[in-house]
Amino acid sequence: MSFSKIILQWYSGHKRTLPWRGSRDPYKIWLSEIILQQTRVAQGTPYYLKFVEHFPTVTDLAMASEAQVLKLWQGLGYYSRARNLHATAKKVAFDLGGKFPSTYEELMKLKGVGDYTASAIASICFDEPQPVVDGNVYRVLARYFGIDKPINDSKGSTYFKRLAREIMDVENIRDYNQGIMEFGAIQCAPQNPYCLHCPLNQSCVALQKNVVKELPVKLKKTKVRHRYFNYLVPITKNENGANSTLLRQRKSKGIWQNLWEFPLLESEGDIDLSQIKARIPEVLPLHGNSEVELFNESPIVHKLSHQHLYTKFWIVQSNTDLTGAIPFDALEEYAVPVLLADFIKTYKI
DNA sequence: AAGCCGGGGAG
DNA sequence: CTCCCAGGCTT
Repeated sequence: MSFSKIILQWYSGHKRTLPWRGSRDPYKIWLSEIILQQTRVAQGTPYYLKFVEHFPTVTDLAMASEAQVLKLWQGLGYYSRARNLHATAKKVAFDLGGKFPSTYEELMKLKGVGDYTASAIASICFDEPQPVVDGNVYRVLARYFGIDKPINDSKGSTYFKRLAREIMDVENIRDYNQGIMEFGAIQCAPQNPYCLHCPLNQSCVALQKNVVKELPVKLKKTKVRHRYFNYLVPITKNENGANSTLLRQRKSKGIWQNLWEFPLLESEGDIDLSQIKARIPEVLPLHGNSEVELFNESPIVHKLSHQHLYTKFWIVQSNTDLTGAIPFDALEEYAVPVLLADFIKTYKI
């Protein structure tokens, strides 16, 4: 039996039931694919369910504010996905009459939709024979065909895309694409694949050469940048006597764009109370009496894929009337990074 | 072509 | 700890 037929047969017996699986609604498939970019199914599924509940159609999503979308996206990471999701929803709802493009070529023009996602939507919703090549497919192809080309340079990705196109099942592209991804996720797993019990083990080149563990080949790892964040957490009473604080929206490029955070002092290294006091005026217009206290003695290390954030939270009690102060209870309305959400949860206890 | 962009789970 | 996840965008 051919490679694709084995994949199809395996898929028919092993596919998981997932909330979006079975649907041909391009809105739901698009939504699930954006959520699942670089994200495990287990992590993304609750977000998919939330989004579908809040926004049953692309027009519902388009009519929401970006703030609402980011808030629902909070904790999932790669926040440009949420911004692009909202921009594309508006385009589809308001410029394209609520109707998604139905071809790979047109889908590729949407923000946040690249080769993989366009192929997935085109094949799953419209039966267009476009092969998907995601992390799972790279792994399955690299092992089965014994290819040691790096998967993450331009030549490698072109090579694998061409190979994927040659072996795809054009007549069953919808199930085949989902099948090879599912096969990679469950059977041909990154670590400790159970090759003894694999339906492809008679013809898998990597297994025959005993190099399953070495494939796929991936170039270099990202260098980690170390940063020192000092969040100033203003505490003041507002006119109603409620404890209030201050948030700023990150507008610059870089991490967490358009999310909210406390006034931030970034430093070259770990700094102490006197250095903090000297720099407070850079971000907080305090007058009158104030008192600064360190919340966490040792920095909280928040790890992103390529940045380690050594973070201290400084509580700044003040009788200054801060313009734009937010009642502490209203913090939950704002989309904040997990680093801040964890602090807020701890501090409120 | 290389760098940037999150957070979490598995081993 | 390391690896990597239904990738895409920017420079």
